[in-house]
Amino acid sequence: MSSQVLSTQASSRADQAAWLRFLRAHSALTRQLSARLESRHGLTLSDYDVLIQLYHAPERRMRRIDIARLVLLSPSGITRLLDGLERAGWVEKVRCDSDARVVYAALTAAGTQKCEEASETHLGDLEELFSSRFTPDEHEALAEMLGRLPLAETSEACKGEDA
Amino acid sequence: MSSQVLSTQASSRADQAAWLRFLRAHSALTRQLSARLESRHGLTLSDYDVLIQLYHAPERRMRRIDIARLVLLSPSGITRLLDGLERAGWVEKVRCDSDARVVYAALTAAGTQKCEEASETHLGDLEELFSSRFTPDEHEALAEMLGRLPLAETSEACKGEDA
DNA sequence: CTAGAATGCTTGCGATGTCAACTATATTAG
DNA sequence: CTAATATAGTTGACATCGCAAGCATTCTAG
Repeated sequence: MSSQVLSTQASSRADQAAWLRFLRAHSALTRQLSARLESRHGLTLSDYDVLIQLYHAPERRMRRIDIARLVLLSPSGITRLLDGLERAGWVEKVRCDSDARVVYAALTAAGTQKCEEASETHLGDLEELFSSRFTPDEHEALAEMLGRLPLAETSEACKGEDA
Repeated sequence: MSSQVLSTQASSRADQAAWLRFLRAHSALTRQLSARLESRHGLTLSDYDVLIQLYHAPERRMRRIDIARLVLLSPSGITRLLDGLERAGWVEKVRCDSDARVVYAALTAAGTQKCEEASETHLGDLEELFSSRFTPDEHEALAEMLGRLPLAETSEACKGEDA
């Protein structure tokens, strides 16, 4: 049998190298950023992510489903994450008058403050662990390249097949 | 109170933009790659990652702790992941003669084959979802930049503080 | 108005992964 | 040799998250 599939296929090893670095970098960075956020503010990286999105949203509130899509969590994941933020008093549920199905997640005053506090150290951590490793040009190029990657399901290309 | 912390601090929004794209891209890519790997081969992305590492290791075996460090999983995570691969018959435990503490994880013949099979579709998926979005030069530049990011604990910069 | 489909959200369950604690072996200091 | 420490690995308790299923509400056809 072929025992060389993994290195004879066009560009396979090189492709994997970049991708594997991507995976490693993500794992290492999220672990460290999470640890710091956790110890200093009691926040998960996902918590922070959601708080930031709310912070920048009009009226500092969003439909739960929209948060989910934005931070790429499942609807159930958002429900549970927001449960925690609500218990902590940083976010509250707000009913929607025009559509009884939707429940807004709204940043409270405490949540707004928390978000600003957390940002102060988190942005520094981010700078140290991420941004400072690149020149401004590189940084911009990196952001642009990352922006080309798929964000959601193309969905067609992987369903019906079973080769 | 300051309600502008998040946008007045030097470069904060821009930094976050790149980082947030990184997070989103990771989430979307791993989800799609995992789904395909799962449906076509019954493998997790982590499973595949470990199999590949073993595949390329001398004698196709490694100490469990070394796998853990390589793929950035915790030791317990590796134990559990390898449990699954062992149950599937793709990996087996091999005692180490010179040190009774260590147990090698060794790729079986079935595991080697599985790995090659999975690679064939996975490399295609990777190409489609990742590599094809970049020119070879960009691809190389991306890999190089990702390689600059921290891989493990610097550990000093985040312990003793509590500002 | 009513039936059926679509949408927003939540819940049960399982999978994955971490941390702390523990066992066993190896190494080092006295 | 013995005690103290470090290392490899496993296990139990727990957190996070996705999927499938379910409920309520809204929209769309007839």
